[in-house]
Amino acid sequence: MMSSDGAVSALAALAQGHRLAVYRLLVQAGPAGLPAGAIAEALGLPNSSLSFHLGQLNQAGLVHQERQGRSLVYSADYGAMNALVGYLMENCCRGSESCAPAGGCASEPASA
Amino acid sequence: MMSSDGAVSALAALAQGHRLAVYRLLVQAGPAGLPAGAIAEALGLPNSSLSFHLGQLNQAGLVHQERQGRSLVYSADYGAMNALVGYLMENCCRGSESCAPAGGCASEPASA
DNA sequence: CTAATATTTCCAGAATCATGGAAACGTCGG
DNA sequence: CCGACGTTTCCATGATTCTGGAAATATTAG
Repeated sequence: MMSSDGAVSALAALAQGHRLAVYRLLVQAGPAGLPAGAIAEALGLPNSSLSFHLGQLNQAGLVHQERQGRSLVYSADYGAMNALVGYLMENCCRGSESCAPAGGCASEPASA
Repeated sequence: MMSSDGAVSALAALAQGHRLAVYRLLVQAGPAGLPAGAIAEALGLPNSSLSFHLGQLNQAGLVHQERQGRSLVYSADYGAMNALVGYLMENCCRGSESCAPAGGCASEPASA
């Protein structure tokens, strides 16, 4: 269940050019995700800047963080996006025809 | 076709508590929309503040503005939301199974 | 034309956010 | 233990955003 504050956090996290690029990159990378270094190189961002933005996305619940050896691997949380869109479109048009809840990607391919 | 800047504008427009509330109200109001005054009353916002936020939503293309007599009636643009979600999920998981483009609400009930 | 209604624009102060270099932190190999 | 690697935290500066009262701008009625 998405709260207003949660939705604002998620939207604010995406409402920034670099973070939007990071998120889209992770969406396209799929469940395996990408290590921070690969993201920094792909987007040409300084490490400190990227770390700040990844932190924002993580705190908003849009991405997950997992350590693999020396690397921190980030991956998109598709379920969070689906919840966000569901919140935005909640009770769309007071439930009239041609208003269906949006479904994006499978929430979690293998785990939980 | 949604650009990165357009997506950032739309997300930034929604990434604010009052504006998110306004937008959801308009989504639920349906294509008929609501006059600014009704929105101000429903959300308890000062006129100048609401006008500022409506301007942001309008400039981001998320809502339409139409004069009806003395009132300015605002309505949600469902097509813009669909385009935004499409942009966010573009090429999701590199096109593997269980990744479908999200469809939200009908774009435009009667006009254009 | 004047008054009343509906909404926007103007403005300045307060609060929040983004940036990137340098230093600190966890992790691995020898 | 030590050096190298990958990433985060710290910090100050500059830029952007939000707020709401008062004045200005449309629109309609008499």
